[in-house]
Amino acid sequence: MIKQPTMDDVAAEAHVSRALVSLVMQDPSRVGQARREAVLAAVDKLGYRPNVLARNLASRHTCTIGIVINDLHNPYFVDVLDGIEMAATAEGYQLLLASGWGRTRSEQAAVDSFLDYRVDGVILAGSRLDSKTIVKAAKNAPVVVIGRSLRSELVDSINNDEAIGSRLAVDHLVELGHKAIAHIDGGSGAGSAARRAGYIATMNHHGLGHQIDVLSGNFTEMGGASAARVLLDRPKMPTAVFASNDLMAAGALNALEEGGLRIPGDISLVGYDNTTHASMRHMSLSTVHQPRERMGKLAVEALLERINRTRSTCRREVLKPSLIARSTSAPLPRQGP
Amino acid sequence: MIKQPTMDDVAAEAHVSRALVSLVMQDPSRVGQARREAVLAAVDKLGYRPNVLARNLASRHTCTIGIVINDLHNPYFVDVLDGIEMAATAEGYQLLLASGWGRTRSEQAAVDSFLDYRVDGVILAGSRLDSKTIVKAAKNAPVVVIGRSLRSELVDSINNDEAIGSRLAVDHLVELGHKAIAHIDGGSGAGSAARRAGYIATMNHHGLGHQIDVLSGNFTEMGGASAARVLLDRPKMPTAVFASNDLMAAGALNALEEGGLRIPGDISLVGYDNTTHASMRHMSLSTVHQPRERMGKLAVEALLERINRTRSTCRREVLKPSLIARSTSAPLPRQGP
DNA sequence: TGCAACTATTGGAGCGCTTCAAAACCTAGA
DNA sequence: TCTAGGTTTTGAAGCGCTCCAATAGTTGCA
Repeated sequence: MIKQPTMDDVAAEAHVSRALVSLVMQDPSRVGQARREAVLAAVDKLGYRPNVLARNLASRHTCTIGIVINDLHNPYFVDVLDGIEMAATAEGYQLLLASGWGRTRSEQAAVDSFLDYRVDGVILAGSRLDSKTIVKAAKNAPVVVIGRSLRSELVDSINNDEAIGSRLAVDHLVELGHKAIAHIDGGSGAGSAARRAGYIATMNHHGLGHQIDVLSGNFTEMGGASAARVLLDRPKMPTAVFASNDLMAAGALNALEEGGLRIPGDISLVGYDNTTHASMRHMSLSTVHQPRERMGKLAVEALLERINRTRSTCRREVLKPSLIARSTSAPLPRQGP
Repeated sequence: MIKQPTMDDVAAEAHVSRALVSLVMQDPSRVGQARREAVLAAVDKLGYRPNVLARNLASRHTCTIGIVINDLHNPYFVDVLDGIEMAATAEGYQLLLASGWGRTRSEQAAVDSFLDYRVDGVILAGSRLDSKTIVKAAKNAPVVVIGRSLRSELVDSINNDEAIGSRLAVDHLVELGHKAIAHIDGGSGAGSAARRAGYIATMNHHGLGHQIDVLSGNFTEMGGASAARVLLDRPKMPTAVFASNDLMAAGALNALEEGGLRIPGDISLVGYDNTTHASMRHMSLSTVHQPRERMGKLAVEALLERINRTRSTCRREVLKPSLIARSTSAPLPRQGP
C-alpha cells in the first residue's frame, strides 16, 4: 500500500483539529464557512481520501451490503443484480459483490468474508448453502435470500411463485395438445424442487400422472444438453419439454436440433426465467417470466428494514410469474394413434 | 451491527494476552501447544471471527484485490472474471467485485470505493474511464487494465491483438468472396477503436477502401440491432457485416432476420469475442476468439508482481486471437453484376 | 454592560487488531 | 546450582478515524 495522507495531515495543513476535519468529511454544512473552506482546500491539495477501514471500524457501521450471486454466468442473476444495485445506491448504500462460481464452498467463503468485513447486511441470490449455514450468518448480520425459501424467522426471502410458474408452463403445453411432457429439473439448485413439484402437481391435475417424466439437470447449458441427449436415446420421445431454467432450455434446444429434431415442429420447449437471450428472436424461447429487477428491489427494501430495525418480524414476498409464449412451443401435430 | 466477541474476549477466556491470540490467528504453529489449544478452544466457544477492518487497518495491507467489470451483462467479461478468480484464490488473494453497469460514473465510484478500502490492487476489465483517471488511481494502488491500452508506465495491460482479430474476421469474409463488408463498431467502448482500425486497414489492404462502411454501435444488443436497422433502411445492403462484439452481432442477427433476411443466405455475419452464446448451435455465430480466462490469469499475475514489487517496469501483454468460423458466414452467392 | 443560550471547535478516549521490543520462561552445558 | 542462549509471552504503542463531553466564541436581550 502506498503512503497516503491521513486526516491528521489535512488537519495540520488547514490549521484545525482532526475532529473538525472529520466533521467536514461527514457533513460540511455542520461547520463554519471559513474553516470548512480551509479544510476542503487542504483535502484537495493533499489529495486526501478517507480510509474506509478506519472509518468503519470507528463508526461501527459500513453502509455497505454484500451480495452473493450463485453464478454470474446466469444472466438471470445479473438482472436481479440490476434491481439490487438501483435500489441500494438510491438509498446511499454501497455494494460488495461476490460470485459463488456455482460452488458451495466459494459461496460460503464469500459470506464469511462479508461478515468479516462487517457489512450491514447480506443478500444471497440463488444460494445453495444449507439452511443452517444461512441462519447462522443471519445471527451476525441481517440476511435476505432471493429465489429460495427458509424456515427461520431471522431470514427474509423474496421468491417467485414457482408453483404458479410451473403450472403456467405445463398448462400452456397442455392447451397446445401435449400430453407427453418431460421436465428437466435443476438438481439441487435454488427453486428447482418447487418447480419440479409444480410440474408434477399440474401434470396430475390434468390427469397426466402416468406421463410424468423428470430428467435431472443442474441449471447449466451443459446440463440441459445432456438431459436432452438422454431423451434422444430413448425409443419414444416426449412431444414437449419443460426445462427448469432458460439456460438448460438453451442447451436442450441445441442438443435437440443437433439430434435432427425441429423445434417446435417435432418437439415443443418451454424454459423458465425469461433471460435476455430467451427473448432474442433467434432463440425466441417460450418461457416463464419473473419480475427480476423487482425482486432485487424488494430484497434491498427488506434488508434495509432489518438494518434500520423498522421491522423485526419475518418478511416473505412471493411474486407472481407470467408466461411468455414465443416460438419454441406449438400445437401438437395431429398424428395417428 | 450485532455485538460480536473481540480478540480481548478471547484472550480473557483463554487466560492469555491479546498478542498471543493475534499470533494464533495468524499462524498457530508459532505458538506453544498448550496456549494454542486454549486459544483455539476459546475462539470456538465464543464463535470469534477476526474483524477484517481492524486487521487491515493495523496491518496496512488487505490481501484483497478489487475488480471493476465494465458490464456484467456481457458474458465475455464474466469469462475473464473466471480466470481472475482462479488465479487470485490460488495465490491466497480475496476478490472484491464491482460492476460499472455500463456507466462511467459507476465505474469511477467503484474504483474510488476500492481505493478507499485500501485494496492491494485493482483490475479494470473493459473500462471506459479516461486515461488520466486510471493513471491517478494507479498512484494509490497497482492497477492492471484488461482489454484496453494505456500510455502510462504505471499501468500494466493485458490485451488481445485487436488488429489481428479484425484482420482475421475481414480476411475470412473476403475469402468467402465478400466485398461489401460493413462494420458495426463499439463506439467509445474499450477495444472498439482498435477493432475499427483493424477493419479499415484490412479493407484497404484488400483494395476495398471504397467499400469501407462503419456504423456506430455501443457493444450492446440494442446497439447491434439498431445499426442493423439502419442498414435495412438503405437501398443497397452490404453482403456481410462484421460486428465489433458478439452481443451486437446477436442484436444485428435479430434485426436482420426480423427484416426478412436469411443468414448466411442473404447476408453473412461475423462477431467478436466467442461468447458462450455465440458457440451455441442455435446461434452458431462465426466470431473471433480471445483467450479470456488466460487474460484474467495474466492480469492477476501482473498485478501480484507489482504488489510484491517483483517488477517495477511496465508489462504489456498482447495475446493472439483466432477465428472461429461457424454458420453465420458463407460464400457470397453468385449474382449478376 | 452582563449573562443566558447558542453555535463552533477541540481534546481525548476509544474501535479491534498488529507488531516489536522487552520480559518471562526453559534448556542444557559448565 | 548457575548462566548463556533460545523460545514463548506480553505490554504498549500505534493504524486512521468517530464521537462526545468540554471549551471557546457569538449573539441577543434585559
